Amino acid sequence: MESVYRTGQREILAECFARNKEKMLTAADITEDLLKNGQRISVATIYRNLESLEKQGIIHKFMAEDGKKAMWQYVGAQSKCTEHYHLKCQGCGKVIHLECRFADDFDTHILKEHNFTMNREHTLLYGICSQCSQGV
Amino acid sequence: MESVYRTGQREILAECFARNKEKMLTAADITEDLLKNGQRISVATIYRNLESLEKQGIIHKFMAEDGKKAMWQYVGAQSKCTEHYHLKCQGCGKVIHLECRFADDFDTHILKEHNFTMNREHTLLYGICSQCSQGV
DNA sequence: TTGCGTGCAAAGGTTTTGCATGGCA
DNA sequence: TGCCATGCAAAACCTTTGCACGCAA
Repeated sequence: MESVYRTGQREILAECFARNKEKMLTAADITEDLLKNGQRISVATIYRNLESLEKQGIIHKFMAEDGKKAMWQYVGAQSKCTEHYHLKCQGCGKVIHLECRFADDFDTHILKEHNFTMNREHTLLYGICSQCSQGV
Repeated sequence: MESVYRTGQREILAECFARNKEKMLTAADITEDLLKNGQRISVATIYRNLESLEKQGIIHKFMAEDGKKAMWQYVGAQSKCTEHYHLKCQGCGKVIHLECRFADDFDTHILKEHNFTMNREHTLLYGICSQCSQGV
């Protein structure tokens, strides 16, 4: 028919995350970002490739609140994303990969004193980054 | 018609949370729990009352992963639920209201050293409780 | 009668899936 | 030719909304 079939959509997606290194992106964010770059990938392909990129450790996935909604959100992975905590700014959406000794101590304390083994991979810490708190 | 109209569904809902003090409940969980008790509330009413109960501080709401899905989940509130962290066991769904000095120190550290102001109200810490980790 | 909580059903929004097709090897 | 990624469209799923009705005051 009239469909324009293209390969390499996965690479286009990876480039999108490279452009938005620090941000958490929803599927809608990605669509929008691609449009700005004159690119278009069908929603189905976006979700399928997100899953694939996640399995390869290229991106990291969270269920995240975004205003009053909640959606899957994705962020370009750094090394050891399954091992450190992530902070998400509720103001600008920026993600901080938290490399922090204090977090280790915190987890240890929670384990010893509260009998709970933390799972950093799935945990997303919400708050406000310095830029956004100054902006107010 | 044949519809059986009942008032006080909000109280039935509150009782449901009282029965499941420690657990995070999805709308589906609530429906199921009510059925076990021979009660039935329409989905619309459940959601509307959940919103109302949340505004009154009777329950506390999180967007939470549940297996591969992500859904709004609710837990009976304790005092100061907006002020402490919550731990959710990924094994049994139990929620721990974390009253912990170490958490205060952690937040302080994150603020001073990483310029990030934590938001405990929206943050949900995932992990495994002691019972579930022994069970494995 | 009035106001409000409720049920039903439809709508909304996000994510997933089925299917046919295009591109690449 | 054969395999796999992709687009389209429909389905699936959770949540919200519109509307009419029943109950209480």
